[in-house]
Amino acid sequence: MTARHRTVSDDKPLAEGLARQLEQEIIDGVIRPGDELDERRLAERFGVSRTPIREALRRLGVERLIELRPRRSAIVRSLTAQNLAQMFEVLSGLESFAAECAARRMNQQQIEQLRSIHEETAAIVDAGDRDGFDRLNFQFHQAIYRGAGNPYLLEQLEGLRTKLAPYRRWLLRRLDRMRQSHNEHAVILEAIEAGDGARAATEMRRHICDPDRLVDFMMMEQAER
Amino acid sequence: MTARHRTVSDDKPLAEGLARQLEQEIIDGVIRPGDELDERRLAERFGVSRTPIREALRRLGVERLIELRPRRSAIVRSLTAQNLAQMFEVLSGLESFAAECAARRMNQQQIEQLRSIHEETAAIVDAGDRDGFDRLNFQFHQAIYRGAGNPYLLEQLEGLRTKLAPYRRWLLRRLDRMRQSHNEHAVILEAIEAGDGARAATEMRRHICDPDRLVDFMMMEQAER
DNA sequence: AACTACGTTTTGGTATACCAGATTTAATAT
DNA sequence: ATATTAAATCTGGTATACCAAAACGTAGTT
Repeated sequence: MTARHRTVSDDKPLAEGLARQLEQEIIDGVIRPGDELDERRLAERFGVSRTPIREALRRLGVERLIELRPRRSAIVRSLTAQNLAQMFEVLSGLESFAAECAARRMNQQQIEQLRSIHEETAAIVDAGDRDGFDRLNFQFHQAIYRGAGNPYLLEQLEGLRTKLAPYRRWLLRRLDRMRQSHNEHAVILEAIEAGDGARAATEMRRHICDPDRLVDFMMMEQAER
Repeated sequence: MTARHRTVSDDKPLAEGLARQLEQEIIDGVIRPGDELDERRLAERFGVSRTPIREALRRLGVERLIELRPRRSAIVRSLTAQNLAQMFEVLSGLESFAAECAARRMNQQQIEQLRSIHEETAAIVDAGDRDGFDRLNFQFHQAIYRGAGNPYLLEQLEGLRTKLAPYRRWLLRRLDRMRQSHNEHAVILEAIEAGDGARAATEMRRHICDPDRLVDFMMMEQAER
């Protein structure tokens, strides 16, 4: 085939889009754990050359979705319930640490903003607006990240959270945790307002996940299939 | 020049070596924050083509050492004392979390191994063997990572620790903290043996860094120049 | 003299070609 | 029949070439 060069009128790197698409397919199970990702095959399939495919694979490698082996095809990592639970556990560790820092460092204005997000959420919960809740929920957590006053921590958290976002939404829906989540937010907010770092950390960890229960839940899901 | 193709008889990707070399130059200050990293120039300088240079730059981008801008040269990020302190703070958060998990999850055999590493270190400290201390110090922490029973956490920690290793060694030498560090290890070990997660976490955080004092120290260093 | 418009240069994004390590397969010897 | 090895092939690593988007510089206009 005379494979015309793809005119790049987009302002975004091609590789980024490819990475996202592959990511989605991995998450959706179209590409399954253990499957080999052949660069040439993928290039042909997407109608691009190997170069952007390679970049996309590197990104997925960094995100731990695939495993890059020297001189071997990359393979999709097995994303078992256990793996997911482990990632959530790390997230809980970082989030609770952020909450602890935030409790010590947030100024009055930041606290007020956090409270206003929290109070705005109440109406959303009553209305049962799931998308709205997702949005405000994210804002609540992000306000705490920023309040921790550590840009590197913020980066790490946003990265991990983005990676886990699809699973998180799925879990939240299945567990229908909106109301409980909102109540837990209230406790965390209280600890931050009191400047009680230790308690903020503890409550945040409990809020993000009870890893054991999470694993139990996901195991059940797996058994259902 | 007729730039002969580099015969790749190494078993390691070229890009990895390039990344490490550039990393070292950035850390050493040969390449300074704000400097532009032109792919062609670097390729010519190292006598390789642009492709491995690109990969190396991506890696450095992931490591947050440089900033990749679309359609612009990558530039070296400013790595201020504050930045470093922030990374160490995140490290302390993850390490203390690992210590907490380890205290709850390590089995008797793992604890014994940890203790044996600790006791082996005592002689090294007395001998003033800095390299030996670095090695055993790493083993001590790694034993805790593994003891946390969360492979993802282990990955994150090893990655972050590797990234910070050059600075850590520098700091340890300047502060001559060997003996104090060893004593702190003793307290952490004790907490783990007692299964006291909270205390293990607290002591570990204190051990990794007192961020404020760390910043103070690095600010002084900067002022010296 | 200052500002705009256009052309040149620089530089990253992508495509294609080639090389070498790794795997597989087949042939040969025991 | 099995084991060992050598050839074929598959696949990632690297080199080179081309394109388009910025950045830069210059000329022309007001």
